[in-house]
Amino acid sequence: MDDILKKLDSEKRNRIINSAIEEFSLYPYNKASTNNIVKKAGISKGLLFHYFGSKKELYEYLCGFVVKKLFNEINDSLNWDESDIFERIKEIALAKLKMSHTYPKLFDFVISLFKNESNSLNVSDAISLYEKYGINVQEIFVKFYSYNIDYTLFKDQENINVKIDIIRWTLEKFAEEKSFPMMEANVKFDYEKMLVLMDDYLNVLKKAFY
Amino acid sequence: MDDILKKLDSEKRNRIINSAIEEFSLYPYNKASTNNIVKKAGISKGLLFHYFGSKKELYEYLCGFVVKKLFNEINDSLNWDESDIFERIKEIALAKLKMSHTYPKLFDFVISLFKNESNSLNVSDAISLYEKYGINVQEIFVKFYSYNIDYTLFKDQENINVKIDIIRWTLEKFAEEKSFPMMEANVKFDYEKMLVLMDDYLNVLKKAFY
DNA sequence: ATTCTTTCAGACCAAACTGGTCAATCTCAC
DNA sequence: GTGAGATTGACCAGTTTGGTCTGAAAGAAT
Repeated sequence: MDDILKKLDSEKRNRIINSAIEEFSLYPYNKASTNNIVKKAGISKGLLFHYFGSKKELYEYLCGFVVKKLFNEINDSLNWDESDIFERIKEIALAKLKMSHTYPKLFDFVISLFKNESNSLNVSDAISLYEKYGINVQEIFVKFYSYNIDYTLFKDQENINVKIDIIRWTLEKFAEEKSFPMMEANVKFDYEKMLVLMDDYLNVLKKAFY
Repeated sequence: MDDILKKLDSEKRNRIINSAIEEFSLYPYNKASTNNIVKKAGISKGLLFHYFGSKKELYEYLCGFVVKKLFNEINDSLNWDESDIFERIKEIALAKLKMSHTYPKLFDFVISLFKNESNSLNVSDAISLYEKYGINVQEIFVKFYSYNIDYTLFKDQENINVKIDIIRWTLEKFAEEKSFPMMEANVKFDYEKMLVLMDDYLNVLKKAFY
């Protein structure tokens, strides 16, 4: 299927992908509508099925695309020499933000993949799909958050995992509550302002833990 | 409509309500199916429409019920003499947990009300609905998190709001990531164990901020 | 035992929507 | 113009939708 997809104009392909990602992140597999997808993408019904064959194939293509994109993007944009966990987590948060600028709903979709065990294709299908693409999610997450990190920077070695959870959660909730509203308002969105706001939170935690 | 609802056997009414809450928290208004609701509740189609008239009326009843229930429950279970923000936030988290034991999906539903602007009934409808029930969400939240709270307990008065966000977010993420899995596993779920785990996080933050 | 009333079931309905097809167009290099 | 590939959208049969309605069941009262 990939070969025939190559021929598709890339701008149009991205339109379809984004539309499909949005639909599938909004609704579980069997409630997601191919009619909505083509409508949102501004293409005809026939075109979608010409390139993707069936709803299921589209969904599976999307899973692969999305997971590869997410992990590669983060993986490439991280500075692996950085040993400060605060900087690492900040870089991860920024990479997510940057990506959600070109693929707005990509992250929502990935999250929905891990949540809706019941309504997406069944779990074992999903997992073997990740295996098919050679991606071990668990392992990659551990790498993101711990590779080359210097834990001796913490002033107190007790409960390190608790502290890391707190830092990670703070950044995640910050992204949810504070930055998403900003992103919807204006298309070109203000990284600088975002960073300043984010640093308020990081500095408080740094002062507390380092 | 309330008068006719009174006549309905309360056990059966709760079955219907829980079933409807689950369906509406799983899917936005127009994808939620009354067929699923009656199936899950183990009643006939006719009964649902006999008591609730239409899908829309059911949905609106549910909104009122859920919001009232949520805020009243938290409101009543809080110790308003408590001036320690950590204790306050902990009490709120516990009240939520306790409630989701009798109305498992109630909280999910409330959250979906605030998220899915696009697909539930439109926002202004929803807001006027809260106004209809005499509930100002914003105001109540402020009260929950700040009434009678003693901010001088913080060792450093700077960035207090940032710190409160961090405490609140930590408890919320804790509930998402750590306690929901526990609750699904066994019906009777272990408050004691939950508290001990939760205290790990609270103590780290307390040591940092107080 | 009979009648009356209320509670409930589920077959039924038209309308909308589903994933998918396909003959007909449209586009564009030659 | 001609041929080939890209694209359309009316169309299909099947399912699902919110909602209705007839009448069975269950009491209650006589």
